[in-house]
Amino acid sequence: MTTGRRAQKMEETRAKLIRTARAAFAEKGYAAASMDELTARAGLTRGALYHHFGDKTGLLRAVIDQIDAEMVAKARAARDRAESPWLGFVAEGVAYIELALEPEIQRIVLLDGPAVLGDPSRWPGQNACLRETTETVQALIEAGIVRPVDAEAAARLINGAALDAALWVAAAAEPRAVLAKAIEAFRCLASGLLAAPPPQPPPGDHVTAIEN
Amino acid sequence: MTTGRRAQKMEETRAKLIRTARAAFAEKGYAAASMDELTARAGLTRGALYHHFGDKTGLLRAVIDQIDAEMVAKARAARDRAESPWLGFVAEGVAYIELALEPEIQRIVLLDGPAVLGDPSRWPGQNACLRETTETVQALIEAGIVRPVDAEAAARLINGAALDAALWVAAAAEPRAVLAKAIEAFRCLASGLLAAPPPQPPPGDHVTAIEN
DNA sequence: TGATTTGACATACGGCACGTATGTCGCAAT
DNA sequence: ATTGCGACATACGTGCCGTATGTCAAATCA
Repeated sequence: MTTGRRAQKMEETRAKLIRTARAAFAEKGYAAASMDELTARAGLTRGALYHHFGDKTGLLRAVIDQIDAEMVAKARAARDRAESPWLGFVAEGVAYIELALEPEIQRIVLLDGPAVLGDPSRWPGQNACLRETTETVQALIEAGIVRPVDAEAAARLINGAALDAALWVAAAAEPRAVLAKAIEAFRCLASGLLAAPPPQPPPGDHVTAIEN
Repeated sequence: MTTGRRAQKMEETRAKLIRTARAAFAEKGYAAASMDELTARAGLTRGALYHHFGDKTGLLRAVIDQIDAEMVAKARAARDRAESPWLGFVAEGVAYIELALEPEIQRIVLLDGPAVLGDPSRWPGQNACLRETTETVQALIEAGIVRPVDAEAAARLINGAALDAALWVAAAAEPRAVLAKAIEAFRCLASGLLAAPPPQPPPGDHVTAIEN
């Protein structure tokens, strides 16, 4: 079963459209991205677009699905590299902050996505990032590491804080320095979820682990 | 100096446009709101609009400024009603969550605003909500109540978490129940900023203070 | 193998909405 | 009283989205 020459070429044009849309949405923004120009740049016409994705929002959905999957993979990798479940959770949050520094993710997933498609937790099939964090939190609660709050609520808050922080960092004049501040503040906030509070470092003892 | 009949009528049309836009943006969304229909509903034409606000985004800016001011006033009132500086800070955050339940604020300030105008911290003259929170955090740090993190970073994270939580609550099937979970999780997170951790309630001891 | 059908994609069309350029009318200052 | 300015209306061009229709190659089948 060789997938058929027909279906293969079709997948190719789908991928080409998504790839082109990803670039166009990222640099122009969703609203300002023209479907005529977008499809022409992909060597196609609007006919192909409406055939495969229904309308403009369908294409945005497809693009976001793809990016979302990539984000989950990277965040999970960061979590699994950590030395304890709790540090893995924190690393996951920090990974989201750093991921959201990419203009592509900022513009498409954080700004235009919610505005066009509505609340991310309602995106059908996806919002994989949120589910990933929710499961992590749930496991930490069951292990007695995190206080018994609602896992989904904690995940939403953590994700919201991380992504909003990234928005702030990216718009800052000195992204590197601001990123360090954001990560430090994020660690503080996250520690509020711990069942047994960590030892408090004395004032002025700044955390300097910025690199991955 | 009686402000002149001229200027008075002009202020009146400005206000009428902003009021109508606020309603239209809230129910249709920014992109789907037609300026023709919007101005007609206000008893005017697009000429008035472009004379006063330059373009469509200018009108959005004016609307957001107005809402932002109202939000700050309410959050500050909630803070000042509290019995201690720390509880005031928490009350401010909870107030943001509850404020963001209004569809008007959701749609205009949280969804369309960032998508059209970019990062809120760059909105000229405003983002009064963020500044308010930043100053509150700074005062708490100087009083030794909050750990010495970057005040602006903490404010961004707290605000992002609160507003994102509200987005989640509003989209939920059971807003009342979900709101309680969100507020409880928010209190946990916020406690991570404390210099001296609060006493940990035993598991199952749920906070029930939902009403203002 | 040749006819037929299916479906991926292109082309053509209508309509809406934004921004600008131009016109008009009333208030205010001299 | 005249003149100038500013608030707002009207008219126009342009771009873009969604749909309806057409076309041609590939898969199916007799």
